[in-house]
Amino acid sequence: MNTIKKELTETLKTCLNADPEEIAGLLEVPPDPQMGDYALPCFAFAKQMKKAPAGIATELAGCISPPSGITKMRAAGPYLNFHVNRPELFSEILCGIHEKGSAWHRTEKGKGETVVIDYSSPNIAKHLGVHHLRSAIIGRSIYRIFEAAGYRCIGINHLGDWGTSFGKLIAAFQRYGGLSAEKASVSDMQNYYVRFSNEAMKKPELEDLARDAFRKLENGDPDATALWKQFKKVSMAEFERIYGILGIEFDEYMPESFYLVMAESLLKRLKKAGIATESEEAVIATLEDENLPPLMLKKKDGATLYATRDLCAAEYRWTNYRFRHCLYVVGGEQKLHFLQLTAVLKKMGYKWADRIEHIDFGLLKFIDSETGRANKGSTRTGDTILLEDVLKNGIEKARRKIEENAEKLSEQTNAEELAAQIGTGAVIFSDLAVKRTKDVIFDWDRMLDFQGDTGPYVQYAHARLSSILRKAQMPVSTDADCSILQMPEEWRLVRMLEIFPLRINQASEKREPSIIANYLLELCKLFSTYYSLGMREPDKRVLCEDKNTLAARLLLVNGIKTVIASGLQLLGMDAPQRM
RNA sequence: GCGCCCGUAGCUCAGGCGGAUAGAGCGGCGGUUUCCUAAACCGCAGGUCGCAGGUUCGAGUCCUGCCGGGCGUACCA
Repeated sequence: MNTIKKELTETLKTCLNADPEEIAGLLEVPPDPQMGDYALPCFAFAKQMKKAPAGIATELAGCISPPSGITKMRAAGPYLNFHVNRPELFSEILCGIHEKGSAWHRTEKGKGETVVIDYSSPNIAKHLGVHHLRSAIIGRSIYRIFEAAGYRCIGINHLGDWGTSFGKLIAAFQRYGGLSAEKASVSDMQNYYVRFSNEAMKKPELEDLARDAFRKLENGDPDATALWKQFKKVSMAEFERIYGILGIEFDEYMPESFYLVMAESLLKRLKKAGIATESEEAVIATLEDENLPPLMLKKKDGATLYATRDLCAAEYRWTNYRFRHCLYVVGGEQKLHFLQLTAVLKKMGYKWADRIEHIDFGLLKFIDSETGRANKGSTRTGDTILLEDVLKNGIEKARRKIEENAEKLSEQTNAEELAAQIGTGAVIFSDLAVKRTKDVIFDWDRMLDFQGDTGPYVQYAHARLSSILRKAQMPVSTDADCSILQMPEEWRLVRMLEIFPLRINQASEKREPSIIANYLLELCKLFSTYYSLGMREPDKRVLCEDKNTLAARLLLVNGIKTVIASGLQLLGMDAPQRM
């Protein structure tokens, strides 16, 4: 919080029966700057004081002697409006950003606390499709938002490398032969899996083969294990290549298979505690008292399920990290699974069970070209759209645009790198700009759009800001006289910068990257408008004649640029210097 | 059937904890480039905030019911 707001809060406290934090939370920004710069709505006090809000506002105006940062105070209906000493606020914010740089927005809210974030977590032996994008992108952004809030973050890729489907795949390789596992690509694995599944629909006995193969795998059979290791190796190489394009990283890869050794002891404990029981030859945890369907923990063929491994993983994470939050960035269709998971953990007596949180997101849907309806899963043809293809298309489109603009860019620009930054930026932003829980209909044009409310729009603003600082014949300095900044657009901009930390706070509380994305759009829009004023009126340019004005505007430009770069970092996007 | 998510302009979406006049982008129409990057800017057109009740000084926002769409609902993850 800035000094002026803090002083104002303290002053208000002298006349109000409320604690400073509450008052600060109440303070808002009036819709029109003419009304004032801060407003105290008095509705909240009406009940406790048994007076009309408008009366309270007037009364307060008489009671308070405003601090030095406030130049004017006026009751306007139920609001008490304040005008601040603008140069003072300009200076505090812009100098703060210049001095602290990319650390300006960081807080210590989560100091000493750990948050575990499980994201991406794809299954091996399958290509990454576009539908795998959301978990990775949202998870990484939430990671960075919590990091900015001062938490220690642990990003985990809970790799799906275990489960009955690998029994099918092993059986397929053994049945069809002809292709050695060493040479098999991820596509081959997918094809084998599909072929086997299709055949099994006609010949149910193949299911037994698959079950046998999986049992062998669970028992450590060397042949099955060798195949499985190969699947994993090839898959990992592909995953890492694509994570590389997106710049996605993890602190740990913790595959499901890792937890296998813990499963038996878990089941034993659950049975002993009466939480798990045998039913129809399987082991389940009934959750009737929680109003939930039972959770299956062991199939009648003896195989464990992902719920079993998830329970082990949760215990493991707790013993290792003592997390404040353990976030699972997983699609909303798995809501029930996580409700059951936390219900079982609660039954086990774990107080930390309510720290487990399912960060759900909407489904990626595809338009069926025949019916015109949006459906889950792949396109009608059965081919999933590969994440890598989406990224490559975005990068290619950016490359073409860069070539068109070649004369604008210097030789120092690495076109290949820039195309990657913009192409992936467009894809990432299009995913993060919308609230998590909304379903998304896949659309090439929208995902790869570079105009309007898009990632490249934000990056472009950053490039323009960078360009100004490059061309200025003087360094940014906190000695600038901010009282020269008189344009309403400049004021709006600094007010927008002021709320960046608040938005991060909101974004972390709601686990919602779209709050950052939309904030950046608002900020960039204000900047673009401001910038364009200089087209016809040279004295409105940042790089103007008057040296004092130039100095003050450079400080402002520096602030905007720094905040945009920080915001992009929170979303996992690059901030190009030129484009 | 039950549970969860979504419903705001033709399309895609924003709308701090209920508060001052519901905002963007795309698409449509009309403008802006001897000028700090036109991946930009400005203007016009476009709204029964799914429907109906309720809570109150005040509801897009909270509560209840309904409608529409999606997802899930014991041997997949």
